[in-house]
Amino acid sequence: MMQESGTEATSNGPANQNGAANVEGGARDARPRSVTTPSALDIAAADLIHLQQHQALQVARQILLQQQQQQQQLQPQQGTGLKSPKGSEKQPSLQVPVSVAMMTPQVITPQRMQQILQQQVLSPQQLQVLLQQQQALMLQQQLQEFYKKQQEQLHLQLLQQQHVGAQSKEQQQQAQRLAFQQQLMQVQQLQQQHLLNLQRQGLLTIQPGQTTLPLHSLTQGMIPAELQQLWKEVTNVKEENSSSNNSHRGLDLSSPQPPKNPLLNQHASTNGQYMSHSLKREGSTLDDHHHSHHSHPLYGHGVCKWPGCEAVFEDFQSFLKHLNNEHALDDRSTAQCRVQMQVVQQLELQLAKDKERLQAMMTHLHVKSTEPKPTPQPLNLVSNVTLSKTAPPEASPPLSLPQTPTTPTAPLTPLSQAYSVITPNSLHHSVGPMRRRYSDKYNMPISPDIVQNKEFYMNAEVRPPFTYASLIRQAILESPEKQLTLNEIYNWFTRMFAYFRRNAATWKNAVRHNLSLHKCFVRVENVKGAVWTVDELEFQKRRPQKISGSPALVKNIQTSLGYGPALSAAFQASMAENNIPLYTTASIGSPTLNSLANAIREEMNGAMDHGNSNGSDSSPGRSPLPAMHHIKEEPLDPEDHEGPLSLVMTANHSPDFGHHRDYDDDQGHDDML
DNA sequence: ATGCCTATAAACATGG
DNA sequence: TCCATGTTTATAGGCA
Repeated sequence: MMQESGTEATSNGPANQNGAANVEGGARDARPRSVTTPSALDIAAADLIHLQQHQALQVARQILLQQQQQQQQLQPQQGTGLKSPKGSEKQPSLQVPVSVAMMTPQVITPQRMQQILQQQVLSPQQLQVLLQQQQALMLQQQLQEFYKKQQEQLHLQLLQQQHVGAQSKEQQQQAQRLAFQQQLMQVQQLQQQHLLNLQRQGLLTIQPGQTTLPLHSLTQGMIPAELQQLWKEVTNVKEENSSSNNSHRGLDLSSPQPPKNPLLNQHASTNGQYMSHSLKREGSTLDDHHHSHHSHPLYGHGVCKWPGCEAVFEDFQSFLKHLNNEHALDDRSTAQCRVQMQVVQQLELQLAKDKERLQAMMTHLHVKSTEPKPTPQPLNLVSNVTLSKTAPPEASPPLSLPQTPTTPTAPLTPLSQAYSVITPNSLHHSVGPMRRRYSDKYNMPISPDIVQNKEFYMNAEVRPPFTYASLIRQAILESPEKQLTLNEIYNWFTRMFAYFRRNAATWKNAVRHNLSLHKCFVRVENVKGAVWTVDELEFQKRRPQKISGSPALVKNIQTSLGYGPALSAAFQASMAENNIPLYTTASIGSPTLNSLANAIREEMNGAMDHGNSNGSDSSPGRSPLPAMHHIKEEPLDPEDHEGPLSLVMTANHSPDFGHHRDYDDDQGHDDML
């Protein structure tokens, strides 16, 4: 009976279990109190960062732990810097046998990653985790560093001006100053964005009433170009000498102008690279809340923050010693730096993407944010916030295919090796049945760039985050006549998703099963035979029933009413984007960004979950739809309901995946009301 | 603990 | 008989 049983050996196997699940479990950390204080941006950011780092690390740790052993057994490879030299002594407290594991991630260079990937020493999931971890760490560190540095620079400049009082240089310096200020702004923006992102993801709790966040003022949305600039600066740090450059080049990480300001030289002993840090802001206005005295970007909470290094130190001095000894300027450190840069870049790209999405969302919803507008690039964070509060319901992005992560076809950036390395293609090994839903929450939605997604799924053997039912419906709805024969449906699957070019027997069986099982799919006898159509009512009905009955529904509703939905939607969207890329790449269940997402999610806890998870329905699996539902359901604004929905659907070519919201709506209303 | 949902697998039916 | 198409049953895992 199995027609094609032979054709495709289901090699998938349970291998691709959701690493996510596991990860999640471990990834819980202390959750920082909600940062609502506007003024304490820095602190909040720092805390968040911390949290994030920890979570990411933990997650990675768990995974790595398991596989490390394997890895070692299979291939005791020590790349350039797979293992950090020190090793044992450190981490009195963090004693996880993971020393190697932990380090590995950080130390891995892009090349290394590739190697590993190819050798499959590490599972895609692991790699992703690593990547993610790195990203988180990097971003944070970078941001902080930049921030501080810039501040320092600014300060220095000012001091110079005052002390030197060189008339001849006045102009130049002023120009410099301006440049610095600009940079500072940029950094601040970046930071804020990051913050917002976190917020949006639920890490930070946004108080319903508190619509205005301090961030707003600053956040203007960074432009990729700006980011790149920043980036460049960072990268060039060493080569550049602040003194020489005028405007842009204010950041000189390597050797700032220690000489200029004697006061700042306290930590001269530290690695040259970070001297500036040590200098830090003397009179800086901002941050500095944490690391009170020995504030060093690489030293926090008594732990060495160097990627992959969690050495614990009693005092700052020993830390400095460690820093100079273990993290001196060598190949390894350099490689690590490089990786981090890449990671940061990736994050920046993601950020840009998110902004774009936000903009699109806002535009779509006609939300007049405080912001500028429509240009894709400059989205505003502010708008985010506002959105969450003001337009919670519609926040949901237009439905379309899930975001494309790193679209295989569209390389994010030249540097993004990490990404490229972890391309879907390289990971598909574990492609198997869709079974595991990593949490529906993760999968979500849909972003405007359907095309990209399409391409992504068309080329990457990544399991699409949608249920069979959703896909079938999509296929049918996409057809001109809204009806397809079984075979046509099959063809759609194979055409649209590389993933379905394998294991035909399995998924075809699933398709048939779904067609028969769900009432929403109606078989119509046709001249040519039989075709399948979609009964939207039924489709929509499905949800309601479930939901209505369950208490969860109530919860959902409640949350949805509040800002919850918006938040969740946004969160989901963002997650989707972030995750998906990685996630997708990593064979279906990999926790790349997911790990982060998980962590965040955990942090967020109920709020998000309730809101988003539409419980049973949408979640079916991985469908992104859920988010939409809630959004729609929300009674907040009439407009929201319909506007977003209709628009969404129609707007995108592939509203398909978005369809869910449709039924959601109905359901929600019916049941709920 | 329970119920619902989805994914899978597979048996079975039917018609060409 | 083979195959495509459908239907149905069973099982398992996730989730609320």
